[in-house]
Amino acid sequence: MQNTLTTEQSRQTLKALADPTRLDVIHALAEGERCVCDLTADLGITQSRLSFHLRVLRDCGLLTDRHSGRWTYYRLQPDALSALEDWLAALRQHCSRSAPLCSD
Amino acid sequence: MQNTLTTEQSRQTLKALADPTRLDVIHALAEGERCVCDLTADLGITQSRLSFHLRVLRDCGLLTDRHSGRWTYYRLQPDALSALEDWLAALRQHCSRSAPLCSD
DNA sequence: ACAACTCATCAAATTATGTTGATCTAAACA
DNA sequence: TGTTTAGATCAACATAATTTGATGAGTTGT
Repeated sequence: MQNTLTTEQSRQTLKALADPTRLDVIHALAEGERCVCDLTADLGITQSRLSFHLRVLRDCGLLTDRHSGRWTYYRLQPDALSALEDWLAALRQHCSRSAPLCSD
Repeated sequence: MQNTLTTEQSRQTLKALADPTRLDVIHALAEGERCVCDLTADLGITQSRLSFHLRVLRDCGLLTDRHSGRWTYYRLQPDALSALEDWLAALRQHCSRSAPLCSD
């Protein structure tokens, strides 16, 4: 609610969500946080590839991480999704005041 | 409301919205439909470049077009935004059942 | 028929993203 | 200390998206 995304932030989040591997990551985290090695096993992709996508998701705020011992746990940040929903809703409202068609 | 997007459709729409030029197009159409030549002038970009982006936006359902004489008018399809909002909301709900943190 | 105009499409060049395999740092543990 | 493990980062390569300039198809008006 509080959270107003800039256009640039929204674009980054949209882009982050538009990738199939990253959507897989999000689904894999739906149950709760997981460490990178478990995610690597779950998704069956290489570690550096996963690390790349985790960074994209973290950079746009969709994930946060937590370090414990030698593990890094990633978890979802549903607020980031809410913020994007709000941004989208505002865009739609902005668009819905569409004027009548051009007369020709 | 009726409209349930597949993951693939949602991805295409997210990708379409993640581009600055295409957001400019959307804003330029907020007041109502416009022909391509007017949009070209408004946005100050080349015609073939605009045509490319219009196609991306039309292909994912965000725009529709209408032909009249030698002009083509494009207009927004706010339903496509609503559908994406619904998809996002469902994703968020799916994610919000996050379990407690891993105990370590 | 011819010329001017609107717009889509195409191929080539450019730029951005994603993937791979190797290397690096830090933590844990013998 | 030396070794193993987890994870990030880097450079090289591969792929996908965007831009440009040229061409083509349909429309209008002469």
